[in-house]
Amino acid sequence: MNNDIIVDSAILNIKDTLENGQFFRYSQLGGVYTVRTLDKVAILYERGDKVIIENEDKAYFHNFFDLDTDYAAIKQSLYTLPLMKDAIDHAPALRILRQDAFETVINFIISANNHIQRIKAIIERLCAGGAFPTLTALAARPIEFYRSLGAGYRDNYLYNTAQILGNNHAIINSIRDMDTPAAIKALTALSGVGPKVADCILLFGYYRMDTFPVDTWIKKVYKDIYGDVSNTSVMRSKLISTYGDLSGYAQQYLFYNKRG
DNA sequence: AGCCAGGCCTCAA
DNA sequence: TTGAGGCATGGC
Repeated sequence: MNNDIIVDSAILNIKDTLENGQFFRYSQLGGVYTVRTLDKVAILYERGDKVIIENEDKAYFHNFFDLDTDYAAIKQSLYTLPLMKDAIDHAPALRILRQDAFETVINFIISANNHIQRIKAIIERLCAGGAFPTLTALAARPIEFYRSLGAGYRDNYLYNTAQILGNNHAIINSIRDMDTPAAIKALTALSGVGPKVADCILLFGYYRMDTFPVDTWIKKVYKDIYGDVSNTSVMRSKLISTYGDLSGYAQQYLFYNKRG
């Protein structure tokens, strides 16, 4: 008897779920993926038509990989909406991870105007090969620590946000009880968090599907639908009106399909 | 070599 | 409230 989680590979595709830009703390060697979040580790690989998730916290990773959500129903609802057929067919077993909110705040501050490979490297240095640092630990770090990560001008954002959250640990959880506009307002009060990063935090760190992060790739997608781009907040509103309460899922299918 | 990256901040008007 | 300009770093 062991602690493995075993799911059908038609339900969870490892590569499409981990390498779609929602998550950064993974490594891959010979098709075996190592996932790190908080102080936890999971090993994922395919065996036949199954995916094996070796782990030491079954309940945590069952939730992390969103295994109680019926993606067949979600995909069916989205399938006839603009651009969704190709995007869903490109990654039919992609799932949205239920990530830790604080870790997501830090990671997506780093993500702004950055490349995914470099984002991963910066986060790796932040974690120094071990657990994701706690809020208390980060709040105790001086600015020099953040400069040493090679995060560029984002070092000040990280330092300032660690100070803000360190002085009020309740902020992260209080956002769970807010409606989305209030949550965006609270998040953008943090340093280095603008509208797009706030949407990413809500989608990936709070599993809010009534959000639609608009980045450079989604702007290309928008152009495919409407023929032109416009003001970012206008595009966001139109996209959410198109995809409704499933916007978060739609956004991730579209992002991954466009970026490849 | 120059452009670009899951954009944000500051500062005008 | 909105829009331009600046911005560290590194992959391509």
